[in-house]
Amino acid sequence: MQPDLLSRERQSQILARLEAEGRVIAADLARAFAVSEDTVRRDLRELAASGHCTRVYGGALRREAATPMATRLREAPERKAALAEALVPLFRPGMLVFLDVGSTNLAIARSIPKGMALTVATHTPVIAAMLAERAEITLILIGGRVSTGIGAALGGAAEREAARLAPDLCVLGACGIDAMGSVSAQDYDDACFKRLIAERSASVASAVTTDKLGTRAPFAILPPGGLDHLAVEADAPRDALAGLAETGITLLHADAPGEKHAKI
Amino acid sequence: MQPDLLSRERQSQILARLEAEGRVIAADLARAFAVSEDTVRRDLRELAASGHCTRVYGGALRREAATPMATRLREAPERKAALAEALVPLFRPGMLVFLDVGSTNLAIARSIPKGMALTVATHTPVIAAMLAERAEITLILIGGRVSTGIGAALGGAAEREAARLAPDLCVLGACGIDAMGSVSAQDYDDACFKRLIAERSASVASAVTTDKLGTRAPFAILPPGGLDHLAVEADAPRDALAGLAETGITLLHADAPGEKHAKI
DNA sequence: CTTCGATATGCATGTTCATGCCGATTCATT
DNA sequence: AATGAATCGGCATGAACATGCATATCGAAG
Repeated sequence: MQPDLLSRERQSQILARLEAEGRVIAADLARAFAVSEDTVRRDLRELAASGHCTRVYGGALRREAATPMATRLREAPERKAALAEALVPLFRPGMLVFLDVGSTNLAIARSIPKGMALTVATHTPVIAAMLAERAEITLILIGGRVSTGIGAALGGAAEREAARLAPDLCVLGACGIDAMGSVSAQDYDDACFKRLIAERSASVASAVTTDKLGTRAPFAILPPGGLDHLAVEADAPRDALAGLAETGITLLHADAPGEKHAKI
Repeated sequence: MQPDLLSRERQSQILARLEAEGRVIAADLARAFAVSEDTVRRDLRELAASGHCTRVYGGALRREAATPMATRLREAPERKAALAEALVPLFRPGMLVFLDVGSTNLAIARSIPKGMALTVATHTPVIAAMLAERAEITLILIGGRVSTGIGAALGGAAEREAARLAPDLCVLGACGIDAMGSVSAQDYDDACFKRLIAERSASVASAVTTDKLGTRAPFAILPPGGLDHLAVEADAPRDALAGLAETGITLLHADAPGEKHAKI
């Protein structure tokens, strides 16, 4: 069936406005197009689902091509902190741990217990900057061209450097993990790097927020069973975890983010 | 003024202010955005929870890492910002600029004009983390073992990587510059790295606060005449500069910093 | 022409969210 | 120690929201 021309037209005009002004307000759009706010909200929902904008309370904001980590960081800090705590038991003094890029991994870096003598390697400047404060941590920085969209050193140079490491533990920043337990990423170079470092690691862990469970991104990183440990949130649905358990993953359940301490 | 900003936008603008000025005051923000101070405090609380700023009584401060370097930056932020501005004219679009470690160099990175398309290389995670947010800047990260005391990648691995660069401009973080214009550093590895990258650069610049003028540190970096440009403060004593001028250095005089007292 | 299915839209519902206000507490300054 | 401002926690309110359902529109098949 033919798509309704009017609604398509409206959505493209919303996008045009978004492009021009950087933001739109649902109530304004409803008035401008003489439709109900519900319709506008539906439009915004579709546009957001297809990645054309970011929905916020009251309207929508233009989707920046490269979502800076500063923005991603703002999303669910307490959930990420809780997830991070769940991974702490995997750290043992003396280990070489690779921390992949990702806002959850920054939270993980933050939650490394004070005084634990780890060697940490990372290609993510923000994580390195945070860990450089910790005198007890030996920090290995992986260099290369820093991808603006991802926020970490990627590409040939970074991979050549990373190829010299054999980490005891690699903490992947996951973009998606499907029902079978295969891990995938949105960005090609990022996926290549993740694959490389995961293969070189004795053990691979990750932590995912519930919304990433059961999703799959374009570029595969690990096949089912490739992940040794996975931290999930307290509210993760059981049926999504059932398939994972069969692959031999050790599941680490985070506490509900309400109670625990929030340290800076 | 009506509070017609979406909350997400308001938080972004607060972050922008924080980035630009280094601190914000809750009461000012409440007036600027026409919301109650409670709302501003809530915003600051969220931003602080996600690690974007440090809350203080009365407002918030830009989050500086607790590295020795960032600690030093806190000592005279206005002076360093003024010094940084003095070096801006050296930057031209398309250049490859190496930013050495140092608190003043972080201020310099911050003062690179918005929209200027530079390629910046650095071995300093804090600087890299700051520049990774700038889409127009191509960022090259030099990896290696991060020295805790210095806050940058140093040693063999870092030097081998840096040896592949031929920067148009190198901005050295100086530890001391004596009356003849020879530059020196406190740390051996740091001095080695500085020497290497300076020799590979077409042009070498530095910025020093007045207290470093006429001092000498244990490890030599550059002989007299090795420095092409030097930014000095407005209150730098003339007699200290007299000897420098003879070596052929181009002196860049910073404006006097505003006389505001850092109240927070 | 009628009927069907698909889509778009509006309305009613219960829920979630952002905000402002209030009282109690903490903090910096005297 | 005393004081006033800043802060925190809870609460109330209205706006924005998601969801389910009913209606309207339109093209295609009968």
